[in-house]
Amino acid sequence: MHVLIADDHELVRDTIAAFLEGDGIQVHTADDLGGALSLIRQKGPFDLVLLDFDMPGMNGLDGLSETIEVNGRNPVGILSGTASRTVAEEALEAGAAGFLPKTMAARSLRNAVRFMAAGETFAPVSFMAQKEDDPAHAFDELLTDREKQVLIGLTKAQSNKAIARDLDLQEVTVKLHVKTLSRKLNARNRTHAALIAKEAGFV
Amino acid sequence: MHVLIADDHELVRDTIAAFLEGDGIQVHTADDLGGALSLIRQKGPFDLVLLDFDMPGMNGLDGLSETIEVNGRNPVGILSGTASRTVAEEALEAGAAGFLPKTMAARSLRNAVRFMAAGETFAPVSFMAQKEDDPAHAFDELLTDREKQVLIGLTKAQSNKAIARDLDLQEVTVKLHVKTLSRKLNARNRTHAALIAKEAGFV
DNA sequence: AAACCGCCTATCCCTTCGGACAGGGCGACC
DNA sequence: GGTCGCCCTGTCCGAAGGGATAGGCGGTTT
Repeated sequence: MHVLIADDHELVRDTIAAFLEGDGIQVHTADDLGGALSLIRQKGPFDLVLLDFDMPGMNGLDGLSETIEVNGRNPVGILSGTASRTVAEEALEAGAAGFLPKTMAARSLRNAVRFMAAGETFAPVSFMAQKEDDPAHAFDELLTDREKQVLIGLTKAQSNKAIARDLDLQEVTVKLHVKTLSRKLNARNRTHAALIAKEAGFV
Repeated sequence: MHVLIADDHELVRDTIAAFLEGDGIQVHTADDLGGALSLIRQKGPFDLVLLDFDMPGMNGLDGLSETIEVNGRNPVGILSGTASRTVAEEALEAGAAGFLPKTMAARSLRNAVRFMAAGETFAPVSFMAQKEDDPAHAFDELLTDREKQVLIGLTKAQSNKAIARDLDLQEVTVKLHVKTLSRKLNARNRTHAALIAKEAGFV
């Protein structure tokens, strides 16, 4: 079996390579996307290609799509130490054969590689079960404290009056916040704002 | 490596056993939960136990918990041909080392077994990505066709007027449906109804 | 000091919701 | 034929939502 590992961190690259070689797998390595693509074109399609998500030339998931094409639609997996669950999902949707966080145990990695080479899709259950956190963070920057408090009330389908009571405000003030936060979220009305918040995992 | 497979379908049991034995894995088999537990007590803990979810004696996930105890907390995986994603999630939550649908390719199964024996949790991504269908079905019985159409409008945060236009109804009629469906869903208002629908996977 | 921002309050006005009450049409079932 | 469930429509009214405009207060920035 021939596997190509592309990662700009030499330590990571060589550790993984050593593990797979100990398993009788032939490993080639590259330190950026360009190098990886050259190797694929030169040494023919690999049974599996692993790409670091944060590597030079990747440009998000564009590098993934390109590599899949060049490698003759053989499995291509994504490797990352930082990416979130959301990124992992997008990668899988974009045709990745799997997603490997660098926190993964080495012995698991061996099996994950076999898995992807066999044509299956792989992602660690524990990783994929993570809750969204990025969108909530986006709200943190976009909305003021009060607006977030009011938004929480909206996600509980509370009336302005009820929200005002809970936050010890006047009803008019709540209406103001509802209006401004709705505008910030591009929401048509309070219901839309609540749905957007729910959708984004802001609970 | 010693693996125990417990399944009341002989064909399934023997097929899996044959595959694993061809891989140099020692396999024992049982055809119900009682037989599996006896074997575990007799032949000591196994590196991995696979239990059929629909096997005699299982009683849902109770058999899983019991087996995990008896096998000295070594990994125990669930095997099923019928169970839904929801069941798979519950199994993993209850401590299962993995979930294997019987539709899985045999070569993948080999790797899944290695995975679980190594202490990792395994579940096929494609299977876990399935949408909920049970809750939507609950709505199907609870709400009339019109009410469901109106509810869809609510989940798009549409006004009564907009919904009426889309469905070619009078606004008053939409209000009627909103009222009745809100009562059926125990919703305080339209926003609450929309959130409930969203939560339940009714999209 | 002036400008600015987030926050709170207020008044005015119009739209939308939500609920009550009162009907009619239609198909299924008994 | 009667009854029931579902669907549609109407009127009336109070409650709630949504928008504009204007101002006060306490901060930080410039």
